[in-house]
Amino acid sequence: MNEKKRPVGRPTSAEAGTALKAAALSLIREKGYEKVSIADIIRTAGVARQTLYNRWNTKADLVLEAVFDETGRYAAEPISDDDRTCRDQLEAFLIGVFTHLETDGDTLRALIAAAQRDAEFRAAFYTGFVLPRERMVTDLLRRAQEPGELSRARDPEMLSAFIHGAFWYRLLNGGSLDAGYARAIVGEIFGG
Amino acid sequence: MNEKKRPVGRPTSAEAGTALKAAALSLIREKGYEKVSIADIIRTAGVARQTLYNRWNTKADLVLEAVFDETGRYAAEPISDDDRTCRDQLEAFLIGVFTHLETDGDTLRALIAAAQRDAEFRAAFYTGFVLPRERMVTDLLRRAQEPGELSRARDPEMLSAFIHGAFWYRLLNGGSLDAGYARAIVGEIFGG
DNA sequence: ACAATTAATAGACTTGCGTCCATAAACGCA
DNA sequence: TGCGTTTATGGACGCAAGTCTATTAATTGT
Repeated sequence: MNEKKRPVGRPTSAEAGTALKAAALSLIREKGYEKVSIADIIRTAGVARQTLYNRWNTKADLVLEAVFDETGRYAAEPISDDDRTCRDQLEAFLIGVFTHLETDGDTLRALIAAAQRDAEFRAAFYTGFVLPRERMVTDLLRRAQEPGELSRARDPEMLSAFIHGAFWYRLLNGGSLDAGYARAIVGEIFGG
Repeated sequence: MNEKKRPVGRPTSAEAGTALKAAALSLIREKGYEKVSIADIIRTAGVARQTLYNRWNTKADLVLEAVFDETGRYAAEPISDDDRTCRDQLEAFLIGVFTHLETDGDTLRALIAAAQRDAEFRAAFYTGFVLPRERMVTDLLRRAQEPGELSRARDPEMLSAFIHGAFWYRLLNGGSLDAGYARAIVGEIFGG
C-alpha cells in the first residue's frame, strides 16, 4: 500500500509546483483571472512553460488545485454545532462563503466559466469542489428535519440546489453576495 | 422621432448580418460552440472577417443576437393562461425551456461562460435575456398569490431566483434537465 | 564511473482571436 | 460625372494558449 518514492529518473520539483500555484493565486487576486496570462505565471514562478504543462492541462486546472490547497480539499467548515439552530448554522455558513468570495468571487466565476469549455474539467470541478459543498448543505437540512426545525415534506436535495443555485445565479449575473442576501435565502427556506 | 435611413455612405449589408447569424447558429448546433471558430463562421457566411467585427465584438455577441432573433427578443411565452393553475403554468413553462435546451443548452452554457469574461457582455446578456425570463416567473408567482395558490408569506423574487438558480446550477454542472426535474422544482415550490 | 530514466529548460511552432490597413464598392449629393 | 462618406474585402499583424523538440540536469541501479 504505502508505495515508496519511485526509484528512477529525475524527481519532479515540488518547489516548482508550489511556486506556480502561489504565483497564480497571487497574480489573479491582484489583476483578476482573465488578465493573468500563462506567461505571467511562469515568469513570476521562475519556471519553464513546459513545467507548468507537465502538471496541469490549463490555467483552470492549476488554479483549481491552488484553491484546493488553500481552502482545504474538502469543504471549508464541517458545520455541526449542536448549540445553534440549523437555521443559524446555515446562515453562518452562507455568510462565511460570501465573505470568502469577496476575495475569490472572480476566481470562482472564472472556474465555472472554464468548466463550460471543458467537460473533463467540469467533472473534476464538480466532484472535487462543488459537490462536497452541496452535500454539506443537504446534510445540514436533513439534520434540521430530525427535530422538526424543517418540515419533513421538504426535499433537502432540492432545497440545497435552490440555495446553491440562487447563489450561483446571483454571482454569475454580477449581483452582490452579502449578508443580507444570505439572510434572505435562509428566510425563504425556513420561513420568514 | 422616426429617423429615416441615413443619407450618406455605403449602406450596411443586411444580408451579410443575416448570413453570419445563420452560419453561427447552424455551425454551433452541429459542432458545439467551442469547436466553431470565427474563421469557420465567416467562411460559411461568405463574408470578410472585418464585416463580422463591424457588427459584433465577439462570437458571444453574435450568437446572443442570433438567439434573440430566433427566440424572440423578449421571452418565449407570455404565460397567462387563466384556465390552468399557476402551478401547471410554471411546470409547462419549465418543461418548455428544458425542451428547448436540448438543442441550445450547449449554447446557453457557452454564453454564460462568455459573460464571466466580459462585464459588458454580462450586462447585455442579463438585461436582454436573463432578466425578462426571470421576471416572467416572478410575475407568475405573484399571480399565484392572489387566489392563495401560493402563500403570501413567500417571496416571489427569491423563489424565482431559486427556480432559475436550480436550473442554471444543474445546467452548468452537466446535469440533465428533463421534465422530471421541472416537476421536482415545481413540487418543492408549491408543495409536493 | 556509467547507463538508463525522467524532469526542467529554452525556444520554435501552430492555431485562434481580435486589430489594423489599404483598396475597392456602394451610396447621397452637387 | 465627380466628391465625400461609409462599408466590404483581403491580408498582415500582435498576442496568448498549448504543443513539440532538442538539450541539459537530477536521480537510481549496476
